[in-house]
Parts: sequence; C-alpha cells; structure tokens
Amino acid sequence: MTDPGTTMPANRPRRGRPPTSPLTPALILETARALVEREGPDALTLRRLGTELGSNHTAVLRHFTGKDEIVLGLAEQLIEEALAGFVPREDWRDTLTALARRVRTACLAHPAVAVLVATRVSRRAAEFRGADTVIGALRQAGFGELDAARYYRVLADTVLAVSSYEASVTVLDDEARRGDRMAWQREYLAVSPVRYPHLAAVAGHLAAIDAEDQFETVLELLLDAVELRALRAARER
Amino acid sequence: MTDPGTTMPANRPRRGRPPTSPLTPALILETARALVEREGPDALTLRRLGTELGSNHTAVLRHFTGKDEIVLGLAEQLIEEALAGFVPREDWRDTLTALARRVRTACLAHPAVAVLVATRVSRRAAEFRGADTVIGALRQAGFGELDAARYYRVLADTVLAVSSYEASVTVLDDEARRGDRMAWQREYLAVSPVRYPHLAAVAGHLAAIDAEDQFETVLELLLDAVELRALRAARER
DNA sequence: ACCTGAACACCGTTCAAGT
DNA sequence: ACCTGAACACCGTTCAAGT
Repeated sequence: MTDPGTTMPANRPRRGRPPTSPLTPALILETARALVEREGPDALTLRRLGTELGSNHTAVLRHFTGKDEIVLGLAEQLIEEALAGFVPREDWRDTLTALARRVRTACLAHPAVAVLVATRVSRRAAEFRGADTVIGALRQAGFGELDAARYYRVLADTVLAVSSYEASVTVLDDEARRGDRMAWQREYLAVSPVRYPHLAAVAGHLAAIDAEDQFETVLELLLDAVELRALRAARER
Repeated sequence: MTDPGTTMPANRPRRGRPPTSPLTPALILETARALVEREGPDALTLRRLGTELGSNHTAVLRHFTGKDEIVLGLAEQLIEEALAGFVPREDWRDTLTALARRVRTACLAHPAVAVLVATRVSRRAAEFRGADTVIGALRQAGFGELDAARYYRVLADTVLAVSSYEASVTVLDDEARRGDRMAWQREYLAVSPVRYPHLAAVAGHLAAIDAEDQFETVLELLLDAVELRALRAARER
C-alpha cells in the first residue's frame, strides 16, 4: 500500500528513517498486526517489529512495557473490530447469534492474531459493551440475574473458545501445510472397520463437514437449550 | 531430593551422568511433562530438557526430529491419559458426559501441557477410540450416519476447545498471578451502571461462578439440544 | 549407533550513552 | 523525552568430531 499523502507533508513513516519517526502506540500496534497477519504468530518479534518500523528494536519498549503488552493491545484491537458498530436486534436470540458470528468472523479474519491472543486474552478484553449486550439479551429472554450471569459466561467463553480453536486450526493448516489436516482425513478413511466400526461407518462424512456449518450448529444447539430454559424460567415466575 | 536408592544399584538416572544414559523417547517425554508441569509451558526448552536429563541439549534430537515432535508426543500422552480404561456406559448420554468430563479432568490435571498442546493438537491426536465411542453413542441415540458425524465433530471440538480454554486461564492465573483475574473482577464490579446497566446489575454474581459448574452447564446445554434432535430424528424414521 | 561441543542465526530485556 | 547500541542471558538446529 502506498502512502495516502495527507495534507501535512511531514510525518511519513518510510523504512529506516530515524529523523522524525512518529512511533506511536497505534502505529506500533498496526505494524505488529500487519506483520502477524503476513507471516504468522511466530513472526512477532521485537527485532522484526523494529526493522518493520525502521527503528531500533528496543524503541518500542518506550511505548509498551514489553512484548506481552503488545499482544494484549492486539487482543483489544480484535475485540474492538468484532464489536464495532454493533446494535442489538429486537429479538434476544437474534442479538446473541449476530454477536457470536461477529466474534468468529473477526477471529477468522485475523487467525494468526487470534491464536497469539487466545491464551493471553483473559476476560478483561471481552469488553464491557459486549458483556452488557449479552446479559441484556438474556434478561430479555426471561432469566433472573444469577442465571443471566451464568449463561453469559457459558455462552461468551464457549464462543471465544470455539472461535480461537478454529483459528488455530486455520493457522496450522496454513503454516504446516505439509498436510497435517489431510493426514488425519486419510487416516480416518483407512481406519480398521473391525476395531472401530462406528468410526469406519461414518468416516466418509467426516471430511465433508463445513467449518461454518459446524459453528452454526454449536450456536444453534446452545441457543436451543438456553431458549428452552428461558421458557421454563418464565413459566415458573 | 536425595536418591531413593532402589534395590537394583545399576540404572539410576542421576543428574549429569553420561556413562549409561538410557535416553529413550518415553523417558524424554516423561521428563518433558514433569518439567512443563513444574515450571510452566515456557520452560520446555531443549536446553533445559537436556540438563534435566543429564545430557547434551542436542541429544534428544536423536529421538525426536525437533521440539515440535516432542510437543506432539505430549499431546498424545494427554489424550491417552484421558481415555485410559474408559468403557462406554449403557446410556448414550452417560457415555458422552463421562467422556467429556475425562477430557476436561486430564486438561486441568496438566494445564500447562494442555496449553502447550492446544494450538498444536490437530485432530489426529483425538484418537480413533474416542471418536469411535462418541459416534457409537450418537448412533445409539438414533442419528443417521451423517448426523452422527456432524454431532461428533461438534461435541468433540467444543469439549476440547472449552477444556483447553479453561486450562489456559488456569495457567495464566498461576504464572501471572499479579492479579489479571482479580483485576477484571474488580473492574466488573466498578462498572458504570448508566452505561452498562445489565452488566452492573449482575456483576456481583459473575465472580461467584464456579468453573466446574460452568463446564457442566455447557455440557448439559449441548446434550439437551442433541437429545431433542435425536428424538426428532427417531420419530421421522 | 549414539552422543558431544562448537557454531550459527536468532530471541527479550536492561542500561549507559547520546541528542 | 525519546532513541541508539552494546551487552547479557537465553533460544532451536546443524554438523563435524568423538567413542
């Protein structure tokens, strides 16, 4: 991408320019994200990041206390993108479905970032706005405070876990594409029908399963069951 | 710890003994697992492993092609432990519940191993026997081949994802216990009631949620919905 | 056959020195 | 105030040399 050329002619972050290096947290995060997306999670290195920014590899430590904080910044960026401009639907179930799809979409749009961040995210990055929306939807469904809290954590954790799990599989397929994925498909197809009769019987279907379909199924199962409990909870009051 | 001094005086793997170093894949894996459990995922280093085994840090490369293969070995060890001695129950739902609990228990018994392995696991480590059991249970429930394959992948992936997610939180809490977890609990309690009314209303309940309870809820929700579909599928045939 | 030791090309972080 | 450059204590992997 070329420099868009803003009205002020100064402030161009060309490679290897010490004179006026702008080096802001936002620029660092953006560069880090681009690097990770281009070359995978392992490419995020203070030294690589330094050359990418055209500065000394220790310069970023003036804006972040360490590499960990950069990863945390990427996590917030990801959640931010997932929630940007979201407005709750009328129906509570539509709200939860749309929100879950947004989380998955963001994770799959930047799978390497998602993998990097998955183990580091802790819940604070899940952001108050998302939590408030989910809990609001659950109370709208008819749950009391305690149940709303419980099912919020169940749904949020499961959607985050499943999304980053899927992202990690995507990254694996990308970087070690010597066929880890193809390997298990072939192995499953060649499985012994006498030792594993059930597996052998359905092996042909296994490879054909669509990832998006699978996510939708998880979501439907969870929300079907939650809806059932909501109706029961409403009836009991 | 001092040497216990077994009955057979030979064959004692004391620290730093080159003479007769047994150095088998099994010993390497066992040492690696102990190291990771003792000092966390980042402690698994060929050099650390070498000193732990009392040998040169490149010696293990005679038994594993690289560090990656060691991690894969740990993954298989973990799944192996989860499935060891398992026999299906009479009721298909009991079978699936017991199996899911075993996976979670194994992940929480060795959370650092689970984290290390989570992103590397690919599906081949999920083992044929576990797959066969799950698919068998689903067919017993009344599903056809295609649905049994679908729900197997949905359930297996979700349980694995949620279990390793929980393990990663455990490890985070352990190693960065400067209070990442406590931090978000305090932040949630201090949240603005006008901007996030729903969140503020239930914040008190959030911290009290039990992790085991949460896993059980995920499992119940999924299996409730699956059971419903099984009944529907059986009726249509 | 298996292991060692040196070497190579990397890491994150600290810190005195520059401007 | 912000950045540089050297230094420190680490990495995984390769490869000739030993036994």
